[in-house]
Amino acid sequence: MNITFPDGSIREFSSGVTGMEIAESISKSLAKASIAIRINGKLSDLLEPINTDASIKIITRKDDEALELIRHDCAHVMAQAVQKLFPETQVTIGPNIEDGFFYDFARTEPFSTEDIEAIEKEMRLIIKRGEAFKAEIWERDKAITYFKDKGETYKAELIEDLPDNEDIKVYSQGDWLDLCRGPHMPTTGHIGTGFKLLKIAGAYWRGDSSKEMLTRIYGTAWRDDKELKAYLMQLEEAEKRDHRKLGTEMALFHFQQEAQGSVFWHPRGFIIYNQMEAYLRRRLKSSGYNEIKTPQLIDNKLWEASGHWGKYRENMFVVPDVIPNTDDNSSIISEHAFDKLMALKPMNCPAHVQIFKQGTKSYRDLPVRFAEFGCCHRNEPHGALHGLMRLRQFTQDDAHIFCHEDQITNESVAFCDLLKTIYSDLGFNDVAVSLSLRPEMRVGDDDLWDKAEKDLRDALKQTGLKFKEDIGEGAFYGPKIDYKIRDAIGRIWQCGTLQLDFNLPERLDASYIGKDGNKHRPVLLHHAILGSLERFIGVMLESYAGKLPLWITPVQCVVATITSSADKYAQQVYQALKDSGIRAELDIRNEKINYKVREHSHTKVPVMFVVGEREAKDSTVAIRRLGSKDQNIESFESAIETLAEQCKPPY
RNA sequence: GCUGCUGUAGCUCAGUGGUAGAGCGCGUCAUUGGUAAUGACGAGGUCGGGAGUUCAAUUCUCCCCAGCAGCACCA
Repeated sequence: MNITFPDGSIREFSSGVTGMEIAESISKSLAKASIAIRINGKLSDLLEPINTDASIKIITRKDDEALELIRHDCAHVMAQAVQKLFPETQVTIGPNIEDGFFYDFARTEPFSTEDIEAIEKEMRLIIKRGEAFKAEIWERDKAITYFKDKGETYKAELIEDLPDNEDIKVYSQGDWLDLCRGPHMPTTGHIGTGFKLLKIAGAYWRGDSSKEMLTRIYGTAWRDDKELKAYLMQLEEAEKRDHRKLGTEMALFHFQQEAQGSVFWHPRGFIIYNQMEAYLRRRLKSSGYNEIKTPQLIDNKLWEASGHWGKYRENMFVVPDVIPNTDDNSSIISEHAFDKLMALKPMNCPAHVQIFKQGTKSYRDLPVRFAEFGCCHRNEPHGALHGLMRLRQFTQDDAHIFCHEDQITNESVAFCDLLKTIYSDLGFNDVAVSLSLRPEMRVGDDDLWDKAEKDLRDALKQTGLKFKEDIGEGAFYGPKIDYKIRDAIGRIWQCGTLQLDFNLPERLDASYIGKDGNKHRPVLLHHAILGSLERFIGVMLESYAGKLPLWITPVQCVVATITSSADKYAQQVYQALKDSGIRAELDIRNEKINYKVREHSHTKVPVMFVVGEREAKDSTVAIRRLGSKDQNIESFESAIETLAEQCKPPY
């Protein structure tokens, strides 16, 4: 039997040889270092017998796969520890995730923080014992009976649902065992000490909110303590740039319970907001969009016609169209309140169609491009709210293109280019793009979908954007392209989107007169680039750790005095800054320069002009940039000129 | 919405069955200084809301609200 090694060399072994034996045949040290084996590309146990010719790769701790194995073994050890300490607990599933693992347990009592510490301690004991992982294939019925007898109903359910052709594999470590596909490292001792349990949370059985809630324990695991420490440090760093924290520190915005899910923008924060909006407005205008503004509160009839009432109602704020009762002794709204309902708009599309529908449109008018900074309200579940990232009131940079089918590709290419330009202006060049294709439930015939999907795919190819395709993820009304950005804490945020819609023009009866003199349905392209202005600002804050690009930053320059004798000169410099269009502030407080520098550094002011008697005498400023220890002395005119240039928006 | 944790001064947090404390911030005064905290003094709290247990509740119990983490959701 021939075994092919990664370097291409081939050696003969007798049938049934294991990875461990192969490793031993090479060197003792390799055997010691090896933790798993790839057999014909498939990651397997070192003790897995190899019965036919195969190409193999011995995996050691240094390989990328090691983390995967360490984490998964760690999950098993955690489950063992939990059942040792809390025998009444059922185990369910425990997969790897990015940077770690979790395991879901079923028990009546939740785990406490102290429990977690105890579990971790127990895990270290198990690892110290270095028990061997042993795989066995069980009869399906035996496995089901075994787990049912043990009271492990979740495991039994999992086995029952495994496909018939799949082996039921069970791994044991010491006196504990678990259903598992594997592979595992040779012993629990191979996990090492670089792991930590992080948090407890609830999670639904099989990810289904109608099923029972289990207790999930999250952990992280690394090759060694050093890697673990680095990861924990990184978590701490990410926490520091949480946009909610920065928002308070930089005096940008706040939230309060009377308006949960909506932002109170403070003066400084609203400068950011306005800069972003103004920039986008310029970009959209020169790309041929006409800006519009549509109503917040719209009669239910339109939402019924658009289909939102049927498909989106649970996310809408519904308002009765009655005058509230002013008599304190009776109910605030009358029994007729529900005769006529209105709703705050959760989306702008139906309103845009209304504007399109005014008057008669000719094919010559197409494409019609509308853009709106549309303020939307969505009745999000309380648990979903998250700072600026998930709000109940937010502003979409929403646009709709009404066009002919032949214009879809061109319009899509133009959009992709615009989006790329804007993202790049804002400092995001790493964008994950996905093309979502037809779902099972859909409107429109297959020919139309074929064409629509091809149009979007062609557009993406033309713009050279890398993308993946998600089958079945499209909206019921058409395929879509999603653009996602990763924030500092590693969360992925969907920002931009381009959606083809065959449905809404039909539902709302939008039409244009074609060359043939007959009415035709336009195709509707929905799109957003930032998605939500608020969310994008949140992503920006985290991504830049608060140190926003100069043109967006609320206070671009602070003029700070060293002594009060420079006050008059500082006033002049400050005035000159303002005259140059720079957002400046003057700090002539009776404080030491150390104090002023520290304070403005904390609020992330990018540039300080420090002036004392020397500068006043020479008409200079001492320029101090955020994060730099150095200072440059420069004449104040040229300093302002340079700064004004640097403060210019990218467009 | 579900599970868990948390809620004390503007902010960050300590603390207790006998109605509260620190640091920062804020105010006043002194200080005029050279690039990430000058000093002193002072003001500031119905301890998230409601109910219960108790002679007495910020502390214990229950309910509600909000925040946080995760899950579910996210046209």
